[in-house]
Amino acid sequence: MVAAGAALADEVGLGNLTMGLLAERLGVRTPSLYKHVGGQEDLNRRIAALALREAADAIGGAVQGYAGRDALEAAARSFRAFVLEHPGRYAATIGVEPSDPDDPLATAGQQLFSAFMAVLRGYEIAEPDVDHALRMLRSLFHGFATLQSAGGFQWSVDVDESFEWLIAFADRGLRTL
Amino acid sequence: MVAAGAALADEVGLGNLTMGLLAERLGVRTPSLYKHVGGQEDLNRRIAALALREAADAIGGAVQGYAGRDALEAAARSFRAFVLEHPGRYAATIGVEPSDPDDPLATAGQQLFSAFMAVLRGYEIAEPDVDHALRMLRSLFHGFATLQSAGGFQWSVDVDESFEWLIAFADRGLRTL
DNA sequence: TCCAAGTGGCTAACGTTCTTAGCTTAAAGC
DNA sequence: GCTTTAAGCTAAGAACGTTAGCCACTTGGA
Repeated sequence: MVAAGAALADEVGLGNLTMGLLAERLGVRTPSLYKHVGGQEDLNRRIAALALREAADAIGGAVQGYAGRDALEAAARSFRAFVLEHPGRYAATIGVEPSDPDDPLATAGQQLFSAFMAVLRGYEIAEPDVDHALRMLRSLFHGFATLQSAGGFQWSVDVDESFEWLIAFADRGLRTL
Repeated sequence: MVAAGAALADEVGLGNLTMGLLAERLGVRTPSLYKHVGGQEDLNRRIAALALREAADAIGGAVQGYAGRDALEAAARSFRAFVLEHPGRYAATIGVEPSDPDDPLATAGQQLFSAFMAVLRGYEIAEPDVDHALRMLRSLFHGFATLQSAGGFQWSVDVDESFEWLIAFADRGLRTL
């Protein structure tokens, strides 16, 4: 049922994902949903956890066997592909914070964290720079993917080309720390 | 009245900005708002346009008289300061698209565009790279600011330090194209 | 085999929020 | 001085989230 919610969010946009719509999709009356989730906020959290797990799997898988620039490319491309294919799911992850450290959300976030950390291991980065580099990569890819997904790149230059340029830029920067 | 809405959004968060709350703040009954605004979506668009204009002014002003790395630093810091001081306003800008080219939203976006473009002129960037570099800066700063504003940077490393690191990273990259 | 508990559905109902319709009053313009 | 417009109001309705309370079906143990 969380999966159905996530799929629906991808189709209609997270903002248009309503309890009634999800119930209809499942062939059920709205109040029945409350037997499975605590409410809209809970549903959002579960979708976010699912999305983070899926993203971590996708990126972790894509990176397997690569290092350095190849790993960075694989991670970046699979991340962007995930966000563009699953804009609703991904939107659900923005702004949610795990409550407990046992929260599935925290675990999933940690997985994604590790996937990007693995990419950084392919570069020779001094210990104090690692955290900053991680935040840089996250900001860069998150920013690009969400801006594109929101239609934020207006003018004509090819967006795919910009993304490849971006990867090259990050790679060069990371190699010359 | 749009200003009041923007201020309220900054206080309570864009998601909690309700027509009733805004009316109360203005000492007026809810339906009266519809004499000034087309509805919630229209209000959101106007807040977004205001925010873009303000951000462009702030960044444009901060950059005045600087070039190269100094300009980049000034732009980056004032951009982030704006987002952190006005999280509600800024959130309103995400995902809105101008309808007409005459849309105030388009004009304001163009202003912000120009402010960042001015920063890039301080670097010697080959013509075909300029657009990509602009998108890179936008992704980087937008990503960082929104992630921080959403509480997305969990662990302990100092966020301000990361941001300065980020600026240095971008500067180095732009100087060695 | 029977029955007790749990699971998952339902209808009814309420509160909040956005929005529209239609009325009224006060200022501004001819 | 009359008329138009701007800006407020009440009343009302639709959509959505949510809770309460009821019922049927499965399932696991006595």
